[in-house]
Amino acid sequence: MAKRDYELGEAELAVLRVLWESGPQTVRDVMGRLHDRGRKVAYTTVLTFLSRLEQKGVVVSDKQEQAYVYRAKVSRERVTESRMRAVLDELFDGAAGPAVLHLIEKQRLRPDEIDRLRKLIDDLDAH
Amino acid sequence: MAKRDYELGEAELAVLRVLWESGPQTVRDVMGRLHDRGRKVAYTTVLTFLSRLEQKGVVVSDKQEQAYVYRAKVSRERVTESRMRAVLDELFDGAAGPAVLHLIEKQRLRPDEIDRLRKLIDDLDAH
DNA sequence: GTGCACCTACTACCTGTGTCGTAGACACAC
DNA sequence: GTGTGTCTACGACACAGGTAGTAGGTGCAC
Repeated sequence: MAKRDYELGEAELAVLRVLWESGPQTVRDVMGRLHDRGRKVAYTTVLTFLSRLEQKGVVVSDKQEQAYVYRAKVSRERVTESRMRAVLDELFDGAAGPAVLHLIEKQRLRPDEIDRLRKLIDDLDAH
Repeated sequence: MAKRDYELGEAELAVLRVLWESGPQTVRDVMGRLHDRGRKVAYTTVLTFLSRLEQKGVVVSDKQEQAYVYRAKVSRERVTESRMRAVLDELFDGAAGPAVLHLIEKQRLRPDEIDRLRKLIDDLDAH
């Protein structure tokens, strides 16, 4: 279970997120979503990103009618985990605890998030 | 209170960490610490990093006896916060809650960390 | 005073990533 | 059949970051 490290740039990740959140789609569609999110990139730029992502093995494409439709091949969970782990290593020597404490101290959580958090912790204790 | 975004590479950050953790020191000292941590870089590479960090305004140097002594100018807290915020934006649309949940679910916390966590949460509730 | 050791200043080079432009293929509209 | 629009393939370019070599100064040892 090779814990591969997904090496994705920030913009590449944004593209991947579009696929995760809005499903398989064409270059043009992806561009639209990116524009919606305030990321004004040219059509060919998006194409480049998608191609590179495909080379990296994180998305797949298949020709449909006129255009290729791209689809995420790796799960959001996997990438998120890999990314978080990298940050933990960089900042906290890989320890999740300090990172969690940092987040709770420095970033405000919503009440419902706090509730869920408490439940999670109780579960952790339970076993 | 301009929330500056510290743009530091992974290796640059490693250098900065040495200064945070071991205090002000010379290029040679920093190199030694990096080597201790398994990062085998050449003397001039370390010098380059330190110079770039100084240009970026995150470290300062002053000549002492033969060599310059470098010292971190930004706090670890500030950089950590900026870094974490960037990751939150990238992965969770800036929301800390999901990030915390992710960490707790995916990364194992030590019992004492869980304890501290619970206390923190109780405090959050308290006010 | 000559040489060795160490320091800094520069320059350089490669790779990855963000960003596009151009060119050539295709298809539908008239 | 000729445009017009859309798609993909390629190439390009700039900038950041990781990494290091070389050159030139300075001082201590002998």
